[in-house]
Amino acid sequence: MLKNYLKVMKALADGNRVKIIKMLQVRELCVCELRAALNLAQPSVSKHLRILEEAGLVEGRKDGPWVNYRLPDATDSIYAGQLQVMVRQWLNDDEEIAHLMRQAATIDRCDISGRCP
Amino acid sequence: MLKNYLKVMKALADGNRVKIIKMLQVRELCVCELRAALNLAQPSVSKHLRILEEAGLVEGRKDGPWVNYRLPDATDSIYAGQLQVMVRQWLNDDEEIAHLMRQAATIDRCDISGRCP
DNA sequence: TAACCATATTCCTATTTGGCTATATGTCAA
DNA sequence: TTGACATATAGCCAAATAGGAATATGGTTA
Repeated sequence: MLKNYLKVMKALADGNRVKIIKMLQVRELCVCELRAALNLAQPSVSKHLRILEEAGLVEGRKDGPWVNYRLPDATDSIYAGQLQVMVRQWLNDDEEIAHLMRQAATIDRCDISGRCP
Repeated sequence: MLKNYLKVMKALADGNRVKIIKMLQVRELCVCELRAALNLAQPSVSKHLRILEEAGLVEGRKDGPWVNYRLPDATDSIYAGQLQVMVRQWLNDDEEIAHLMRQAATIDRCDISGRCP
């Protein structure tokens, strides 16, 4: 109850983690694509994704060597569910967020590294 | 934009601060009443209130020796405004929160200290 | 199978944050 | 006006947290 509320709120109370959510609103992305867009070290992105996943805000599916993260259709946390709806309409006018969302639309894992699907 | 979002989210991502919000949903309270209910040192409560106030989530009015805090009617932050609506329906079933809200209804600054209105 | 890439985990560091004590300021009543 | 109380601020400490380097694991391809 309060514990789950805090887990979800803390997960969303970080700049890089909302950025991840906003990018995933555009489309499913792998860790390496998020890493490139956010300009963070790979373990940092992994850690953020873990926190978001444990809050029920993202989910990861293995796809060959990659793990694709996306926003879940449903979650058992009302906080996660209702906040997803709110966050979808929030921050779209923020310049940096808008840029990241545009990047999310066009970024290609093939351009980032030496491996292609 | 993102900055204001983070200020509001961080303000709400703390157990004692949501508890304050939930108590203020019942009625206006002074610092000493919050302090007594939350069982915190007075400066700790003051600091929490400052954080909430700077996020636009509470507002304080001087009333003689007391400062009464309440939820503002309106705020210029859409995050604060929309989250207030959400938080109002959240956590009501949490046992500890429910207890604090009941306390908020009946607590009297007169019982707490040697000074009465 | 060997080299390479994607991801997760571990461990360390710097920063932030929540809590308290001590103290300053302001209000009220005797 | 002095003493008691309400609140805010400053300063300090311990715990939590974000970040990165090093490393482990597993999949892919040459």
